[in-house]
Amino acid sequence: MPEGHVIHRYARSHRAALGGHRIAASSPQGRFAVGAALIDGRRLTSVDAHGKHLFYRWEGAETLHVHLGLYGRFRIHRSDPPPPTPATRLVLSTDEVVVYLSGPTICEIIDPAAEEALRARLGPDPLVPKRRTGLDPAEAFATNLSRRSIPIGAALLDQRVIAGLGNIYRAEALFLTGIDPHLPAQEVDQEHALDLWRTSVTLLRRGVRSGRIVTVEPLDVGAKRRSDLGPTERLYVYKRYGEPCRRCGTAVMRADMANRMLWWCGACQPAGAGS
DNA sequence: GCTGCATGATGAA
DNA sequence: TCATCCTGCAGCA
Repeated sequence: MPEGHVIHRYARSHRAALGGHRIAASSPQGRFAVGAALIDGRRLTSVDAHGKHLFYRWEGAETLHVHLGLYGRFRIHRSDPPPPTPATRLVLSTDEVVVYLSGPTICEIIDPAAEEALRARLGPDPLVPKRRTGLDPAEAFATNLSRRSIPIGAALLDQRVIAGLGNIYRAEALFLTGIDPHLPAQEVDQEHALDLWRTSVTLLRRGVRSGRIVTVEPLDVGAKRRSDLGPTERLYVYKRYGEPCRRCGTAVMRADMANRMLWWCGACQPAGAGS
């Protein structure tokens, strides 16, 4: 279930478990055997994430770049690890911890130029602190929007515009900011663009903290605390086609946008809202 | 047990 | 716009 918050959680947990250690690396599946050999026995110096991309740096080797795509996942075992399945692309282990990676879209060793090119085409990540990026990320996001004629609902999935949002966050962020998903990105006004950025920061940070995506304000479902919400109460519109909007009761709408299904409330996000 | 879908992204047509 | 990569699992029989 990898949207940006999951990737940053992996970065944090791998940094804590593997950082500073010499790592044994292998590829039971075989597809990454050559790459694993390049980092096998090296010391891992840092792990960081940008959007949905993970970067692992080593002493004496180039960077390991991982992108989970839709299916990829890590499993971490601190004791009695089960043997890796034949599909395990990569194993990273110390004496105490074993990390298994399966199903990634990308698992590769990249040189500094390739990494630079990759990072250059990623938009600002709401989870990356401002000081590390130089220019103000909220402004960069607003500028990116102003240069796109595609609907805002498509722009939020474009990782060059903003890095880290996936299909759930796009639907929920647009609902929370009351923006019509069909509005061309360049027509989103400054106020709504900044609101979208701030909302993304809030939602993603909460996701990193809790490990799951919860966007609902507790009062909207008659609960006291966010942690009390049941599994079917955590989102406003995602996958809720035809069900009543939690704010106004209007049936939630649904349409394909940018190859992915999008849900929204036609009353809380009326045509043209956000401009 | 089987089918089809999924929180992603790319490359061909 | 579509097909494809690749894995896990919900939903159904």
